[in-house]
Amino acid sequence: MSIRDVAEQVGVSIATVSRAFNAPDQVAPETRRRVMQAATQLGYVPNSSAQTLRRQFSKVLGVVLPTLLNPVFAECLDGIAQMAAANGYSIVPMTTDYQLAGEEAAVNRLLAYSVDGMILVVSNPQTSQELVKLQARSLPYVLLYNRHADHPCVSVDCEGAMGQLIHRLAGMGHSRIAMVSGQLAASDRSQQRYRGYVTGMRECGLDAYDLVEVPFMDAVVSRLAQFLGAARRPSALVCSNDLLAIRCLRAAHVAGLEVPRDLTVVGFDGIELGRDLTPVLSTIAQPNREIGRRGVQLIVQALGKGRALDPAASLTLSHEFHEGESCAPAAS
Amino acid sequence: MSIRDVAEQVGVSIATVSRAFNAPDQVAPETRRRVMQAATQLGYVPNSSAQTLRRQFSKVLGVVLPTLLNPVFAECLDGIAQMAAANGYSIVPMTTDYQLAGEEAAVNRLLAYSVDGMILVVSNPQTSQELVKLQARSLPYVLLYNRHADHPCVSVDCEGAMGQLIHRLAGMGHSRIAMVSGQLAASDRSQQRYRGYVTGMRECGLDAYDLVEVPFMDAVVSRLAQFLGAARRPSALVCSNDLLAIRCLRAAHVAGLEVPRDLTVVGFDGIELGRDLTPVLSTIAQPNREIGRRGVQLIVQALGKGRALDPAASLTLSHEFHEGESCAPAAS
DNA sequence: TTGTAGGCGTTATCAG
DNA sequence: CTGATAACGCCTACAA
Repeated sequence: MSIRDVAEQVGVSIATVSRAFNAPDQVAPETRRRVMQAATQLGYVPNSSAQTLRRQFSKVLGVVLPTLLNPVFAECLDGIAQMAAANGYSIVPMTTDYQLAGEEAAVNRLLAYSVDGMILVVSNPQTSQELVKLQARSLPYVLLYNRHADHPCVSVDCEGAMGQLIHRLAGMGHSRIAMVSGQLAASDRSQQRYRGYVTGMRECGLDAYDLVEVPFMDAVVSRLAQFLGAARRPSALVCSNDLLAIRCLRAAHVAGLEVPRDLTVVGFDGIELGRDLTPVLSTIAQPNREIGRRGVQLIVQALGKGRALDPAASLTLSHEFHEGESCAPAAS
Repeated sequence: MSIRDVAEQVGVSIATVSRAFNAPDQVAPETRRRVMQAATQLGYVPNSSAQTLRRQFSKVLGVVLPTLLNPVFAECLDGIAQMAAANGYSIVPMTTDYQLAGEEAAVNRLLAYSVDGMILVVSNPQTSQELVKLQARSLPYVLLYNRHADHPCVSVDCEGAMGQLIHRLAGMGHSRIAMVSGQLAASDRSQQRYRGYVTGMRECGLDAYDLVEVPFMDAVVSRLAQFLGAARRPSALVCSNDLLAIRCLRAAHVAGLEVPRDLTVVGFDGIELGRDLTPVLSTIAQPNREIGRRGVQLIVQALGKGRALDPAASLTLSHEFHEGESCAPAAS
């Protein structure tokens, strides 16, 4: 079912068929009509491997994300898909499961696919070998959520945001504020948020708790419930992401605490689901779809001009504190 | 950065380079070593467009899903990804947003990519033009969640499951049981679940409510809260999916009802998040990852033998009622 | 307006 | 064990 079959069926050369698709105005209306008809009748679809080989671009953008099980990334991908479609690009999303090996596999596969550009969320921009690989080929790429001076990034100032949050909670009378995060090593975002926590606590003259690091999502509730049952438990929990915050809500319940009366819980990300929970999840909301859209925009724009993308093109989008219902002044 | 560059660098023919990758034992150990070294040094990655063109397969499976914003599909995709990787296949997921146009676009694009097989969740297998397109090419495909006698499917008997659920609720003393669903036309699953509801109600000698159809996720909570505030409100709500059920939980709260004391809510899907909510979401759980895995297995197996996939190969996996905490006997 | 032909990067066949 | 070469399906000068 190649261009040949169509050409034969219509009784024209393959060049004419090709033109009917790619330069319709260069072919006689009647011929074009017959070509298109034969094409639909035969179910002909131009083979994009052949196209990519011949043209030297694919109109495909690769997307590398940690996981789609976290709605943050699903929402972001939604934004990416929108903006990509609007610009005539397809996307090929790949998932790393927060593994370095996954990042390498994804990037390599995407390179093999001859994607025109790449949008990625990596675990550590600083040390990522994949990024140098992209640079070496001067393949346009942009990082999402990650923040690093040497790479083009679209992100939110999460360190600052977390600092502000601590100030806000302190202002509400909280002094025993603990932070919960996933595996710190797997995400520079978590690290930045943690830094913001530490800094914020210091600025407020409060003692920072040891970070509560919960590597595996499954054991997390019991682990947290135990923490909340201990003496000198915190009066507020800030979480490095919303999914974790939701688990904290559950853990509080398991530990016999009522949110927000006995415990304030604040997440980070602003996933849509959080707005429909009870209590409505308080969170530092990032514009996830917008992050995706702007990432695509940058790439498309770089593709339009020459090559590569300047780190100076990085964007810091603004976050927003969603008050929610899981947040209240400290009991006095 | 093609095979030529590597060949040149090493001083061998491109054939040898190709062999070093595809038939390592047909090339002298020393030569192979040099080739591989040059390859990594130059950052050479075999171009899969060229490979796909030359071989007549791509080792890629296309995946067509309604959305990734619903964790059901994200979890399923996770299973697909696992099993695909285990069998040496890549996947290219595409999203339709529950639109027919989206299904067509996705299928066409995947065909253009020369995927070896396709795994899809469509809105209506009965009338889908895309499926006949696949059949016409005898491209192996399998439907997930959909159920239809003429197509190979991996699914759960959701009509039966919903019927059982009604019986169970009736057994708990509920008689005013209403059903909530998204846009019915967009999903044969919802239709089947609704049929199960109607049948179940009839069997139990109960009056079925008019279906509460909430097309748009955003207005859903207020819409539902209003419904729950009306006279002769139901004592139990069964939902066509978990995401909706979560909104029902919220709506109940907004309407001043306490779950499960004043209202029982049961979802459908068994998304993982439901287990960490308060109240823990009662639901008819489907083995989402397993559905994905088995779908891939069927395709791979079909690919192994000749072609196509017999509808008789369809699998009905078993569901499981998760009791949760959002479910209680009717107040008497 | 249409046709011819070269080549995109690979693999596989056939010689050597 | 290695090399030369013909496709794979398509696009695009260049001719006609």
